[in-house]
Amino acid sequence: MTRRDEIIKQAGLLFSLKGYSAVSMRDIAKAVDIKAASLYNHLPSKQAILEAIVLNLANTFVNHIHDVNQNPSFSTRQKLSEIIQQHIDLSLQQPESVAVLNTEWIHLNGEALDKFKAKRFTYEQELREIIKNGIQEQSITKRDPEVILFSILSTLRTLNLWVAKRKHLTVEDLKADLETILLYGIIRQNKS
Amino acid sequence: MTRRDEIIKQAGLLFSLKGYSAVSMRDIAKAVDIKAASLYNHLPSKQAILEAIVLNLANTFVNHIHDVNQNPSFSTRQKLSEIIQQHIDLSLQQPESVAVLNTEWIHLNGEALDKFKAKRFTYEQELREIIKNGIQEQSITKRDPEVILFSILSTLRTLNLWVAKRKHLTVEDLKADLETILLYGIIRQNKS
DNA sequence: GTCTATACGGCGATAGAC
DNA sequence: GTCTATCGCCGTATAGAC
Repeated sequence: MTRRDEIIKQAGLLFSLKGYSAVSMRDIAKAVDIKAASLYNHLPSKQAILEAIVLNLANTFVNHIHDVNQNPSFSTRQKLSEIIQQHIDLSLQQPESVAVLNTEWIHLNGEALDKFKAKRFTYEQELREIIKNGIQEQSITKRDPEVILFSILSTLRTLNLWVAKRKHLTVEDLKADLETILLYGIIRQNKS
Repeated sequence: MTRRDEIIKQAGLLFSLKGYSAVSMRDIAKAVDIKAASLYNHLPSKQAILEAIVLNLANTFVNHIHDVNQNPSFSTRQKLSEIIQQHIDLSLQQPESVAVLNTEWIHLNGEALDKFKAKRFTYEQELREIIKNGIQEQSITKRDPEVILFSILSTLRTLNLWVAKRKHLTVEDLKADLETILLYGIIRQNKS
């Protein structure tokens, strides 16, 4: 891990804990045990740190959903399963980056902000397409696609806030339960 | 609406757009068309504004779920329905306050932070109880209660980010679709 | 590549005139 | 109740020695 990577990692942790604006370059410097001025030998600005974190992870998400959606051997059901798995994995492996992606992107400016918004839109488009296809082929219930899209996405995007606490469950059990809940709901049908 | 209320309202809007730390007292003053120093005739500090927004709305949520949970004429299913309705209503009526409650509470300090955390815990406890009762009486599927709790809560808590865009749906249709999706899932069962 | 020193502006908050 | 003026501090970032 290069010095630059170390700085970005520590900054991400601080951003996720206190928010971008509340973290100073002096805070970040202290976390990697150098002086604030020295940070500028590795990065041009505080903004650049945020951009690296947000755009990097946004790319990971977009690339993955694109691959999943393009794979002709996956059913709608399998595509959704893959997407859920990806969110769980990343929320467990890099919860700080996920937190920053979710809530600190507002502090991006100019070109980086545009890039982020484009990525986010692309991601939502891919998932929207999967859902609409599912409705058409009657594997998904005929409800408003936007409500389905954001209902699921809301849960997946905020996994980072609580999955770490799930100590009593294995990752496999967590995945199984979450998938069941998201796809089949929570009400136990007692049809005769 | 008193001057104090006006200040809090405008501050809430700014906090929801840029985040607490990125909004200055000068920004808030400009929004209500006075000078920053004049704000202190109505409020003791910037912190106090955040406290007013967060604790007020947290109380609204907690009081409501407590009433719902205590009402003996409600089934588990009806309780969940009431809670979903409450989240939709508040997300539509005061989306800025909901946004601040969701994401800016980290910037509370001392006693106010403790109060908020206690309220949030109480809210989650009430919902947890409803879910556990539902599982026991077999109206809710036997899955991990924590996964059910946070899966639903994640969607409800982030309604404010997208419900305003749902121009093509009436509130009633939105509620019906969201309830179906959360409670019965999205997969269309084709049992024979 | 890290340091010290520093520039320059904005921050929350207060004092006191009107 | 709003204003002007101001305090002391901290923000990002740069210059230049080592």
